[in-house]
Amino acid sequence: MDDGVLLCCNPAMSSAVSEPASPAFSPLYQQIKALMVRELQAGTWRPGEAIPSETELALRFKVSQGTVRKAIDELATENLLVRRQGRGTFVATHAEQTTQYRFLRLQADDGEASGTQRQFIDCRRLRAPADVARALGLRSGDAAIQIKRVLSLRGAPVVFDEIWLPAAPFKGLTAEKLSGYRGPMYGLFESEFGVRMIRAEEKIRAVAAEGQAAELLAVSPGTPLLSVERLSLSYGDKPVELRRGLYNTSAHHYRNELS
Amino acid sequence: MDDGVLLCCNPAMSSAVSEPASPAFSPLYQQIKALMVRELQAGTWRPGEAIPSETELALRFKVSQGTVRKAIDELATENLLVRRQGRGTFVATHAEQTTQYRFLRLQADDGEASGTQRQFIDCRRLRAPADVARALGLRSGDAAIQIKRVLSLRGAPVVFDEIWLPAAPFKGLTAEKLSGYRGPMYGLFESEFGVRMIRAEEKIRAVAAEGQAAELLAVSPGTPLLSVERLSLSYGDKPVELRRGLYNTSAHHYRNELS
DNA sequence: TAGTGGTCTAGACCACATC
DNA sequence: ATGTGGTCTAGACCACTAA
Repeated sequence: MDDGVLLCCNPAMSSAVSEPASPAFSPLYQQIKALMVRELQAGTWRPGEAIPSETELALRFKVSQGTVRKAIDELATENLLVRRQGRGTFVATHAEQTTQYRFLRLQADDGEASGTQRQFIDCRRLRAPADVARALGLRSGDAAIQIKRVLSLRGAPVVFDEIWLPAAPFKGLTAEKLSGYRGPMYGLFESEFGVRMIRAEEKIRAVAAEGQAAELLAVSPGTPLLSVERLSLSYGDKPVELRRGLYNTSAHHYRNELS
Repeated sequence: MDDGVLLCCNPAMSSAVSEPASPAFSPLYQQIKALMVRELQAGTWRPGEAIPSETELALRFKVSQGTVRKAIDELATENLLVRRQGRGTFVATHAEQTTQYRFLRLQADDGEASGTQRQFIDCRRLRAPADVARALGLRSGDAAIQIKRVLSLRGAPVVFDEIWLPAAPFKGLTAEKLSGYRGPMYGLFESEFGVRMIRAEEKIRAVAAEGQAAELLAVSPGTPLLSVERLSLSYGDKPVELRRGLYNTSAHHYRNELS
């Protein structure tokens, strides 16, 4: 694994202070952070595994432990890393019980936990429609994978998702793999394709149920549904998934915290 | 203003380490943080004003500057304080241009900024219904203020809000004060009543337009609307506002970031 | 017992805003 | 020139986990 040499190529001094008067000054810990993101992005540090200890990283990068610490602090608040006192610092993963369904904000009105069941309706390779291509940063006409599925809570269908993925990084994804995998879909993407969702932006609307969605959610056409359009991003804010969800909110709600 | 004496009453040592083996151990910076929240809550430090410098606080609390710094860091990420390099640290406020509409997540689909207009429909003092009383932590039958208003963006009505406030802390709130005030409503609450919204929880649903809401938003009954139920909290997670908003999302959407 | 992250200190220097 | 927050260091000790 490469070490401090990289840092010397950066606009930081060998061991102490940063340069005096520079345009685009960047603190040391930000540079360390960027180096660490590279390790994550390259897959040198894999999801669920521990990264080197703070003291070892300090030695490797030739900075003090406090500086490494500040870099890790930020990566932890961005949910790229997880600190565990006494054990070490780990690469965040979607494949854990504790982090399961990190992105699904739906909650039962009565607060009860609910067993989730998935049913895959469809999984096919298509040419990306113009709007999907634009969102995913593809050229129009590029291949994409379309997945349709239903989530049921306590046996009743509540969520209908239409998911679009760029075909290239997800080569080999099939309906069988999807239904065979235990755990959240993002866990599969992570372990099978090395694609890691780290952030997402959602646009939420109220729409009227119609067509296939009304059928699958077992509601009359015209019933108000929550429309959740999610763009999932990987490292460097690279878009890797467009998901259009329709939620039946008659007994559930989307929960959000403002601060 | 009281000083370090308070700290000595806490389970922290006079100047250095914390106690060796204690149940419910709390780091020094957390204790400092709690003391600072008290100053905010008591109104000693007022919205928009600067708090004492890090070095002065370190002297007052008899801890190192780094410890004060960590306490301020957390209060800043919780949006209670705002740091401004070279100027000082300030108490967060809703009455600023930069922070205006901090809690309104609605955005035009085309991304254009939109002039917002308010129209107050109603403002009356009532007995709180059971559900409102429960949410606000009142006894059922306690007095509450009900406000109804419409927000228009580019001249078209988009949001219908029904707002419930506990009557006691908002004694003297009238429709005239509401319509006379420039700037966000939370700014008025802050300056006029000393009530500061610092956090909120929202439950979002899709519902069908009906009655007064349909009229005021100029849509046919049955049109899907976004229902946003917001519980606003003050210091110590004390609930101080229940707001039920109906959003017409035909040309706007609710924007959310997941991470 | 050893190793990890978590806290705390003291001091140096830098970047930024204001006067 | 002064004062503020921002960065960086070096070292001490504490709390937690696992072997």
